[in-house]
Amino acid sequence: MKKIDILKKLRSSGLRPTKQRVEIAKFLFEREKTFHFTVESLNKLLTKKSASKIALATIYNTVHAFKTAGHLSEVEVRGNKTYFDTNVSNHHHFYDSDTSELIDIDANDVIIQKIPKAPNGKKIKNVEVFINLKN
Amino acid sequence: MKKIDILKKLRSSGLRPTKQRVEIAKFLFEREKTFHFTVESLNKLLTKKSASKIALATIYNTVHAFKTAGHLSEVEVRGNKTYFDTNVSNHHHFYDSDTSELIDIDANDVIIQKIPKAPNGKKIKNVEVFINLKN
DNA sequence: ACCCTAGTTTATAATTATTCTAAAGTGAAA
DNA sequence: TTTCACTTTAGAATAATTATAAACTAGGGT
Ligand SMILES: [Mn+2]
Ligand SMILES: [Mn+2]
Ligand SMILES: [Zn+2]
Ligand SMILES: [Zn+2]
Repeated sequence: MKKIDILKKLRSSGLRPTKQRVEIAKFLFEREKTFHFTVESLNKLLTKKSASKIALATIYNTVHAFKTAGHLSEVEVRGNKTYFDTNVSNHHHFYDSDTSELIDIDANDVIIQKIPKAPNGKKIKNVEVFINLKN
Repeated sequence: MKKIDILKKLRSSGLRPTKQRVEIAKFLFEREKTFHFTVESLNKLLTKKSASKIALATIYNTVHAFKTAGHLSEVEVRGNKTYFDTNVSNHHHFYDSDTSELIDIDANDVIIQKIPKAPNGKKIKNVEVFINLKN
C-alpha cells in the first residue's frame, strides 16, 4: 500500500492524517504479508525504525482508532497482552505458544463439516479456529 | 463429586487438602455442569456463599495449583481477564461477547474436514474452535 | 496567509489484573 | 506432641492498559 492510499485510508475513516498516524499506518500497512503484533512489540519496532519517538499512549490511541475503523482486528491468544492483526478478513490461525507467534490460515484452508446450532435466541457471528502448535 | 473424592483429588496431585483448597475445590468440582470463571468472579461467588473469607492471593494460588495439576484448564477469550474451565477434556466453546459467557461444545459436535498441515518442523498440538455469538 | 478550534498528542497519574514477598499459620509425618 | 515444609495472607510490586488534562496542530473559514 502506497502513501497516497494511506492518506486516503485515514481520511475515509474520519481520522486526521497526523504525522504519528501516518507513520504508524505506513509501518503497519505498507507490507505484503499479514502482521501480528502487540502494542508493546509495535512500540519497540517503531522506536527502532523511526527517528521521532511516538508516545506510548499515542500508539494505544492509534491502534484502537485503526481497529474501530476496521483497519485492524484483534486476535485472542493466551496471555495477558492484546494481539492485533493487519488481516481483517475472516481467517484462522496457527498459534505457536513457544514463540507466541501467530500464523494466518486462509479461511478456505479450513472446512468445517459440522457445528452445533446456536443456543436459544442467539445467532452465530463467526467461527474461529485456532491450531495450537508444538515442536 | 463428593467430599471424599475431593480429598482424594487433592492428595493424589500432591496438594495438601487445606481448609481453603477444600472449600474452593468443593465449590468448583461438586457440580454437574462445566463451570467457566475468572479469578474475580470466583472470588465474588466464594465471598457470597461462604462464611470464612479466603484471601485473593490464595484464590490465585489455588486456581493455578489446580490448573497445574490438570483439574482446571484455561480458556482464551477476548478481554483482559483469564478464564478457567472445570472441563479439562478436549472440547470447544460458544462465546457470547455480550455477556462474556462461555458455553461448552462437545468435541464430537464439531467435525473438521480439512485443516492445513503444520508449518515446517512444527506439529499440531490441538485444534480449538470458537463460535462467536450475536443476538 | 492567518485564525480558530476541534481533534490529537503527550507526560503522567490512575486503574486493573496478576504476581511477589515475607511473616504468620497449619497439616501431617514421625 | 513436636516439628517443619508447605500454605495462607496482607500488602507491595509489576505489567498492561486507560484516563486526565495541558500543549500542540491540521485544516476549514476568513
Ligand atoms: Mn486473553
Ligand atoms: Mn487477551
Ligand atoms: Zn491473522
Ligand atoms: Zn469449557
